[in-house]
Amino acid sequence: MLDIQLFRDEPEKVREGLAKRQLDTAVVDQVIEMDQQRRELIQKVEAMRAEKNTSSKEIGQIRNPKDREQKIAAMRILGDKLDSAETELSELEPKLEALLATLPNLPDPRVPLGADESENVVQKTVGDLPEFDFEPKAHWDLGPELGILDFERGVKLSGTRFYVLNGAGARLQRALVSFMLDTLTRQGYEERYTPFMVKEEVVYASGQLPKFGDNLYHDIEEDFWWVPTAEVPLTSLHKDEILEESALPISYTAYTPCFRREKISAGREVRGIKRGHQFDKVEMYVFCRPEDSEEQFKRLLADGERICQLLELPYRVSNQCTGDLGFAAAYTSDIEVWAAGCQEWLEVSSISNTRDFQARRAAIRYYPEGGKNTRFVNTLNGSGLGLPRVLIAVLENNQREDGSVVVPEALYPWMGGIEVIEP
RNA sequence: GGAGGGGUGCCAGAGUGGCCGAUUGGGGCGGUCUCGAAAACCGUUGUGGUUCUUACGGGCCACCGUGGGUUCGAAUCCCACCCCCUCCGCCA
Repeated sequence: MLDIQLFRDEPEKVREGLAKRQLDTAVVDQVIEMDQQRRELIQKVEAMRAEKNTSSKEIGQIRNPKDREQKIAAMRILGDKLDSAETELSELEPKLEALLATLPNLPDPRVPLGADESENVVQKTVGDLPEFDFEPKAHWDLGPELGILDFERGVKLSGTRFYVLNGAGARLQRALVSFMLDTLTRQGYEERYTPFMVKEEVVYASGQLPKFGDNLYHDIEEDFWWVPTAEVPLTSLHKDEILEESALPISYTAYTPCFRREKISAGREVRGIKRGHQFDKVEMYVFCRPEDSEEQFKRLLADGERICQLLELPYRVSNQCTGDLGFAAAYTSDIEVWAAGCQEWLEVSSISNTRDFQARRAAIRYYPEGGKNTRFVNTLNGSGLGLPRVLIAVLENNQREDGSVVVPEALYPWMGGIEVIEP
């Protein structure tokens, strides 16, 4: 949620930010107009309420029944006026709220301009791309040949874009999750295991609702929403709380499955397990003071990169352009790992600073020490990392000519003695 | 799912129509006392909105689980919902 104060004080800044996201800036005037109306109504309503309060107190004191009746009659008339003004206000406020809720965060000035992800700007590439003296296979061939990836049975159970991992494949995935959680925990992130189904207000708080409901699975009977990312429950962990400044920054890591309808991309990238309706992810999440969020962003990025390094995966970091930038983010960097079989950079992490955008929606504040007013915290999120894609890269990059795959050393503690996956 | 009990400020816990934004106790913070600490004593201690010739300041309004209703007036009465506890049922 954008700060309404920003519309009052610096409407140009808001227009500029929205324009960068290819949005119609007419909403800015609409918001300002509604805000103006709202404040006028509030003044009207509160003046009447003040009068009502004092009169009601007086009525309590009046002994003379005639005077009393007279006063009460007058109050009935005022009450009716108040009612209609209150109704007007109670209709306007949700409208203003709803309008604001549809507006994305303003992009940081440093975010490169661009229409879509093809215009993201690569910052650096780390690690050498693996070379082979044979033709490396893509995971959709490698996996089934190893017997660890079963597309047919996934489809049998749930339809297209679902698969089953077998034996060492399932174990490898589990090892990756454990490895990431343990590595991040050592870096100072506290692990959380959260619900995978949450209330509507929780999905709203992190920004997926109201605009992106069509990418979410929703149980209508119980009004449960299936989490599309751990970012959703982690944001609301401190919803409606006032935190101690001394407790900040608070850093969490969490494993969750993620559920997405992916209707938009229905025809794209169907091959393999790169994109599905269900996938696993380990997430990093930080609540911090506004003045620390820049530094925390760097930390998240470094910790995401570290996972790639430990797994010996070549990766590159790029800055998302305005056209690719997520709804809640002020700026975002992506980490992509190289997958030697499908010959592609796979996005395995998006690290975002949402500043106070989510904190406003979720009402997460803190007391600055010595200060007397609460402030909104800043929140940041990033994958650390997204699962099936890391699995793809590990399999494809570490394959040998005989079709076997060498497990990265970093995963040994969780692989139960499996160092090579063989057909 | 069934029966019963309950949701009040940081915590405990009063309050059954106007004197309640809320008694009291604890905690926190500031102070007195002390070499220092404890004890004792004094003071203070929520959030949000809005407004005022922008103030470490003042006014007004709202908030006693949530949303409606009754009333000149609701923490207090009525309705619906949510959550928690106990017992029964079911289960991992």
